[in-house]
Amino acid sequence: MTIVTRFPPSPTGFMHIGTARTGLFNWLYAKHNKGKMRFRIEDTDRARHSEAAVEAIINGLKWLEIDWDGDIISQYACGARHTEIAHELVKRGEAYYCYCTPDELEKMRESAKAEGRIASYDRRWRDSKNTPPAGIKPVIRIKAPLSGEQLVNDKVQGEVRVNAEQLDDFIILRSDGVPTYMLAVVVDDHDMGVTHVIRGDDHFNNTFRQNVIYQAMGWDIPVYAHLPLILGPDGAKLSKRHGATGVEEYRNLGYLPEAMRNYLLRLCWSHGDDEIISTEQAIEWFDFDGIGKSPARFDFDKLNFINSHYMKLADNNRLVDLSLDILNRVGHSYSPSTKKYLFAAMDELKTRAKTIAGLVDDSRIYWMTGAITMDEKAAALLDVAGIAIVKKLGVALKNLSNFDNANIELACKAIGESEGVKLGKVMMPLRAALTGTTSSPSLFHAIEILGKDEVLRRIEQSI
RNA sequence: GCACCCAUCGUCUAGCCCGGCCUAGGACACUGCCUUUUCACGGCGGCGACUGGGGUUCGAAUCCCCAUGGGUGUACCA
Repeated sequence: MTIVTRFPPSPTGFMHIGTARTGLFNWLYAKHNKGKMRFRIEDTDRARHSEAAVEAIINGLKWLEIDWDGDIISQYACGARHTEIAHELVKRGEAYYCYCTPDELEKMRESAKAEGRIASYDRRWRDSKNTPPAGIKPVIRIKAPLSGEQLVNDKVQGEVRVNAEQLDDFIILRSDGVPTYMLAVVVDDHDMGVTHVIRGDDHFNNTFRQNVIYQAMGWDIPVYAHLPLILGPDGAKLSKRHGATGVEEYRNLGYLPEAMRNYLLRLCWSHGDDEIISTEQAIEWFDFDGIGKSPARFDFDKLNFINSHYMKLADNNRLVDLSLDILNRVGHSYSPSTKKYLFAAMDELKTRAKTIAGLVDDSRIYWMTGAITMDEKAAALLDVAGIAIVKKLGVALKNLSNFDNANIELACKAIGESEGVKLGKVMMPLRAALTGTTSSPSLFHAIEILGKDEVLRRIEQSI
């Protein structure tokens, strides 16, 4: 049997980090089992639906380098089939028309709450022989079992039971004829041949309801795996106030997709003590056994660490391109020399930064033009003595014929010796003069990269 | 409220199912030292947890019960 998983996001305008995680796990499980992952957009809520939102999710998946099998299915487009099933269920005696008004329902909800019952609808139309009231468009409700225990055997959560009293005859077709999510999911999953439903734990309670539909239709119930939720750093539901919740934001911040995948995977899944896990290993190792049961908090520090790891491994050309993307986005019109500097300094830059955005920040010392803005510490280094040293360095560098790393180092050390001071006393003022800061990558190398003209220009500027 | 789920360092987790190998392992963060022209990187150390209480057992992080805490669900949303 071919294993078929599915990725069914609802288009809410962006791709939530939790959605991405679910997608990743479905994808890994499918890949691990040489199965397929289908992609379906849960777009039945027309009020909230927009093409841009669909686009955002597709782009998010593509960025994460997660692919899917077959066409993207629109749940909305399958509406006729859902409706057909709803009527079929009525015909089979598994569902019925209900003519309750919203007011009546509200009253039932209140009394149910007062009595501590979870199922609020009192099933008054379930087997009613009453003549339907005129002028009211009915909904279709499914007949949930009246007694007994419902069991869900979940690959992550184990066997979970619930009493039938907890289930009510929920609506499968609205009064306006539009199918509900509960019906649509089941019909689509069945029609798409989905064998494994891997989704967030927030859907767990729905599983009991969905099983009612499967059973009423006599369809095979899929294998379920409910993943623990991702919470914010404070343990509360991950929301906007925690910072970035959308995949797009991480992309813009300069995280690498492979880092994102690795981080998301390790959140609530483990394989012994392994932390850095390549996609190939992830596919090879991924299994339900490794999934934890408790919710995990999102930790930016760890993400940063993993990202910096993958940045060190990343190809320089790619990193340069990503850097230029960020420069473009912030409206910095880069020159060919910017690109040249990035290339030359990339080996060093990528070992320092945690994100591409951070890398771009660090790279400023190479491509900045015009007046040098000094930070406080840098300015303090350029006192009388500091300026004197920098002047001497300027002369020495000007006279240097082989303007490379090694010779620059020799020249600087020579100045230090002739002045009788440690190298730090020489380099720090120079660093201040050249970069306007007190921390930067290796100056010898930076000087070589900048070239004699630019170095002398900056020295001139600063003193 | 009711239902369901969860519970090991600050965080992610290993160990738990199949009790002894656990004076509880790894990673991030924090921190000390080393390296060093600065900041990073890197290397070597340190700090730091079985939520509480009852059982069961010769023995419990591991099994059972209760409490507490956290999460989710409870729509003609998905």
